[in-house]
Amino acid sequence: MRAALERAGLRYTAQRATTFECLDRLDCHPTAEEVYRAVRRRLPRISLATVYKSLDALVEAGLIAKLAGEDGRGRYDCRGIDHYHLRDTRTGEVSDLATPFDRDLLAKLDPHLIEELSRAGFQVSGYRLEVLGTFGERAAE
Amino acid sequence: MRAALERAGLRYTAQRATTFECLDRLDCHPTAEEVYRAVRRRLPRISLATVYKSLDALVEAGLIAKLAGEDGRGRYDCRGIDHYHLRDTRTGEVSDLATPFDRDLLAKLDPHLIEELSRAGFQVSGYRLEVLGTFGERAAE
DNA sequence: GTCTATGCAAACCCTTTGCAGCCAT
DNA sequence: ATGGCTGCAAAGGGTTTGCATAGAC
Repeated sequence: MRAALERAGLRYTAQRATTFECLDRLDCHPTAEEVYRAVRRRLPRISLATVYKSLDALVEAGLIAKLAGEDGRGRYDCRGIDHYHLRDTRTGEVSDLATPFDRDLLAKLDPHLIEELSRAGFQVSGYRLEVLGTFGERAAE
Repeated sequence: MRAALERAGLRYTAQRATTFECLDRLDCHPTAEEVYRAVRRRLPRISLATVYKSLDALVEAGLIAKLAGEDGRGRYDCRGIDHYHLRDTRTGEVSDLATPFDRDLLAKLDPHLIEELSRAGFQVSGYRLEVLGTFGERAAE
């Protein structure tokens, strides 16, 4: 854990390491508040501000990713490898899909898309796909 | 314009109509603040709260859509038909892609995905795809 | 020892709410 | 006439910031 932080150019602190670990173990995509609650079980004196600062540092270092919340709250993702998300449009909760990530999907949508965007001055760095819907709703029958 | 509101079951007011029209004419995906500035040119006495309420009503009625902002601010989309988005990860700005929307993309990623999710209790209502990157960066050469 | 990270509280920003008066129906 | 909408200002919720102290290197 220490090594991961240092490799990323971050100074090691218990707060950062624990924040990273907790995010890694929570299999969901928690809000900062939820990470805070998890971390506090191990570091009861940590402050919410420190969790925010640690998450920022981890995002900055590329170790985790931040997702835009439908509801204005950010959510954090441990970002092992690229993957698709499932978003419950009622609760804002996000989970991962097992479906393999297709690195060439944009090219399949339009073979010239990336090239055309580049010509327009837009440098493509990737894409994000979310499946939208709701849990717990009985399907219309 | 009046007809569009009434068809959607909304009472007609100058504030709602103007908000809708301004959003329609701004070709970007503005924040509430940006819509407010545009609307105020025509209705100088409108309040920001009313713009928020009008946007909410229009979203509720399905005439426009709200997008989660990377930066916590919501953005609004006039939602003619489904389409893909281009998001500048530095500025948070969002624009539309001309690429035709593929209604069956999820099935192409995994033919059983929707069925499997449904079995797991998740009712799929659609999906969202954003191309990520930055404007104004010279391509690495 | 130096320089960065932490913790606390206050500040911040976007968004929502409460309410009296106005306006569409 | 009446019920929903507006505008104002104040509250709300999530996130960020300033600063003194603690801790990593």
